[in-house]
Amino acid sequence: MDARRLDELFAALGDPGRRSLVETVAERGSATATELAADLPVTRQAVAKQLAALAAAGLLHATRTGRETRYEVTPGPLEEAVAWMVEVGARWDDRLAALGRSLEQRRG
Amino acid sequence: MDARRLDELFAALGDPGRRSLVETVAERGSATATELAADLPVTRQAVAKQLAALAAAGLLHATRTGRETRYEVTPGPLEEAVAWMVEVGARWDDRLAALGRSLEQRRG
DNA sequence: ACTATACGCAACTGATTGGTTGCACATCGG
DNA sequence: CCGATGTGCAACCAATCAGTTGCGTATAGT
Repeated sequence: MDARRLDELFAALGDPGRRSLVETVAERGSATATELAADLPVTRQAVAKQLAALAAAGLLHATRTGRETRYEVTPGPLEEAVAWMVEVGARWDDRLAALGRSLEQRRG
Repeated sequence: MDARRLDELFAALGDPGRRSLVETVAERGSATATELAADLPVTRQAVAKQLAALAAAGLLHATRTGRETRYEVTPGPLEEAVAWMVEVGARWDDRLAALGRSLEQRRG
């Protein structure tokens, strides 16, 4: 488990605005900075920065086609985060422990 | 699912130092700010602040006995965070989706 | 070719924050 | 009772960051 990736990942999810962006991109399948900014009270550049941070954390990946840069969700990192939480929390919580075993199974 | 709690939770986990504190407290079962600061290159007050943030996020809970304030892990919030990730990521990742169903089962 | 659209980069600003120092208060042990 | 230990609170500092504005560039459509 890469610690730095976890840092970026949790930090990225820590901001309400960024988490909201992830949710919106998730709902729509894909989106551009301009599209997302249209529904928000912030500028396109602000959204673009957040998207860049999310992409750096590995949560999103960008694909530029023509003059558009579309973002999509990359689910992999979420699993890493879940794995970390399970590992830390497993000792105290039976449900999390069980969930951890379930994760192990599906990974193997 | 309380959005504000998620904000605090992810933000708390976003800092490497704080996540490390959670891990250490998890390993030892419980710890005080002074104990934790002894192994770190920062002051006790710095650690105390971080612990306060983690407690505010619900990840830790403090118990003062005499002149000591011991912190322990509260696993509940971790489940909330896992639930959020599963919800957002389930659409793209079969393993996360399966994990979500597993979580639902154990919650019901 | 020209205009409108979509984007990225850079500089600046205000707010947040992680960390420090200093101090006052409570508790334990002699 | 008194010194040592453990905490909490407040002020302060440096760094980071979210957001803005301004500008240059590339692509699409007419």
